[in-house]
Amino acid sequence: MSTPRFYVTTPIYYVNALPHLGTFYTTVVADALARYHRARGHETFFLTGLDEHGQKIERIARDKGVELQAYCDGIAAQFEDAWRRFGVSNDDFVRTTQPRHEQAVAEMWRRLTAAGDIYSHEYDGMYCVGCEEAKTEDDVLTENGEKICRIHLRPVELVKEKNYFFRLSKYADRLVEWYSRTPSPIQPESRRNEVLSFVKGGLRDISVSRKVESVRWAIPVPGDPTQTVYVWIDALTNYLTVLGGPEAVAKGEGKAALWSASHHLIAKDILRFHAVYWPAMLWSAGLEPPAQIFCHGYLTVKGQKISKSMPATRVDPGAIAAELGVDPLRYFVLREYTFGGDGDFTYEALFQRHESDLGNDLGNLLNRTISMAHKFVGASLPARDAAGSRASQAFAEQASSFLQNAQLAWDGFNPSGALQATWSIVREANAHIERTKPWALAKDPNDTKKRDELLDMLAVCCETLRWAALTIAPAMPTAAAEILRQLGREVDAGTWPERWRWPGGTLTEPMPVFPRVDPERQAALISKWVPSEAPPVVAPAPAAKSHAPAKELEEISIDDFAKIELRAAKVLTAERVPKADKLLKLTLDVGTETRTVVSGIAAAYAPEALVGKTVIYLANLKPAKLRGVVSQGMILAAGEADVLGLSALDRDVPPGTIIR
RNA sequence: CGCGCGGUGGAGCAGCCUGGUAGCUCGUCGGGCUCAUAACCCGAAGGUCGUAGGUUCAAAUCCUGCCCGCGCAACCA
Repeated sequence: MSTPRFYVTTPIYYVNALPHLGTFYTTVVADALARYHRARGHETFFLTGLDEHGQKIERIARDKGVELQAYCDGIAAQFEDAWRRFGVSNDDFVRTTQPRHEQAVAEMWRRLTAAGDIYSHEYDGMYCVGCEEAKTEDDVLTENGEKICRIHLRPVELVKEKNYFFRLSKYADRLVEWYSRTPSPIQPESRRNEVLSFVKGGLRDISVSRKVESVRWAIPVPGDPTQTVYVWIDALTNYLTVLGGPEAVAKGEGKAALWSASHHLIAKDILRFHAVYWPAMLWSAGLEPPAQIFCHGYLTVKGQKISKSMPATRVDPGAIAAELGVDPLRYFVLREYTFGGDGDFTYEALFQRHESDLGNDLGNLLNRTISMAHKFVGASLPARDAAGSRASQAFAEQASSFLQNAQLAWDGFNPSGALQATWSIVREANAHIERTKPWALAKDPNDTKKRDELLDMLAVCCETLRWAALTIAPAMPTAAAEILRQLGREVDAGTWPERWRWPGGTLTEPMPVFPRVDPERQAALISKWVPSEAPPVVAPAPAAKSHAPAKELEEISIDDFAKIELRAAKVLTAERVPKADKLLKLTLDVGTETRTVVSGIAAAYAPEALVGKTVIYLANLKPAKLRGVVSQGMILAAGEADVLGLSALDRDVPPGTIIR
């Protein structure tokens, strides 16, 4: 029988941000699965990496005045360092700027071309002189049939644009057939239905290249120096790169054979690319689709989506791990959320899990077991079979069903279920101690029968703990090792339990593996971790942002400032704009006349609350049309993506007053 | 009629695909124990499974309508 294989991947993360709660979650799940399969003796490969190409990176590096590759190298080093600290055991780290990846992508391109699935297509593209960039439909507004650049609000030029396209449409039937396989290659089921209805709605060919002038920081299209490979082929191919590229995977020898056991872990934002584009591209290249795509939801923080402009939602796994330890945090995200769905993160739940599951149940079982051994029979606990007593036999049976549950859960991408299974036996062991009453048995040290019963119970507990350690090791490798160390069973580390029989060991001095955190300290830590909820009007210090490198501030002259005409304006009326959640249509008294201004503040302000307020108004802004309403100027508000507060004057001044 | 997800004892969730005693953790109340990280164990209370219909011998589970949350998309001058 050949060794089972298991190949698991995370998405490659974009280098415009550092690891955060979301990426931590996906990566830790992948890591736990990989560790589980390694322990089972499977040929395992775990991949994570970075997507380093694209216009956005070019812009960030330019704004920071850093050389492109140097910028990527810097972020890459931080990612690798973070993953080491979080105990992530990836076997490879792929970066799209690596030569091996560029080769793999070029190979992929040639294969798609050879299959006749890449064609060049000329169409009327749009170009904004102001941006010096090509525009897509998403980048422009349409006004009186004319396309207008959303940034510069000026008509775009129509230019002949040539791109390469991939014949995605050709693979629709094959995709539908693929989705209907059992077990479904797209997990969970609801996600399969989602992509199925998308594909049934009709597929259009996708553009897979860009003009080199618009995206320079990318892999060149083989044989056409005027074009670069666009994100799809570039990013998705990473999964093949580390196996030796498409050619090697096609042959399927050695490491490349892992492809048949490939599992992509993704979040729902990139489902379509993985479940639709990727299999089609693989077929075109003469390769098999991935074995399975497992899509999970988003984590919210206290019910709010994680957002740059909401400091309270910026959960920093590194800061938590620094205080609580990496393993408790890993345990929490793996246990708390059913993999696949959405989840909500709260610090309170984190501490609750830490105290009750880790401290009270598991940690305390270890602690009381070892203490009893020392106190009642000595540190050395010889090997012992389950045949010792009826109670321990019954325990052995429960243990085997628990192990089966844990295995089923890990095999089924259900870390939460697997951990639950372990806890069921841990709780059982705590109850077993209560039933056996070892403290009573120990009162007659010369009664051999009682002593035997005592040894039996201790063996049951130690074996439970040994099994618990081995089955939680995928989630908590460090804590598992520490439990084994205290049991004198370091030798078992990295294996998977098979036979229920305490193999004997010399117990160390008891030492809490998960020390309690008292409520005061919990509160202190939470307030330390939660970025201060400063009054929203006060701009948060840019330095505190971990998600995006701060832009260098460009200095302007007083003359530049003079171009900006700010005035006080009084809000006369305010109403919602139909079919737009965020927009309010305001009528302003600006002294000489009334003006209509559309503002994206509906989420933060009720229309009634604004009437009568005096606000600061940018008077000489070029009018623009938003959701069909012409906006003449804008009012100033605080906040980046979401509006946090409105500019207002601290005393009433007549409308039209100049602000300088 | 843009797309999607969810509504299960006080809280957070599982169960739903493959109908048939509603399960888990926390919390609450009562009791027990003392080996242990003021931990552990036992027992109890507490649920119209959002709502109205339908299918069925039988519905949390399948179907339809509606209500309420949420996410994506659009919108943020």
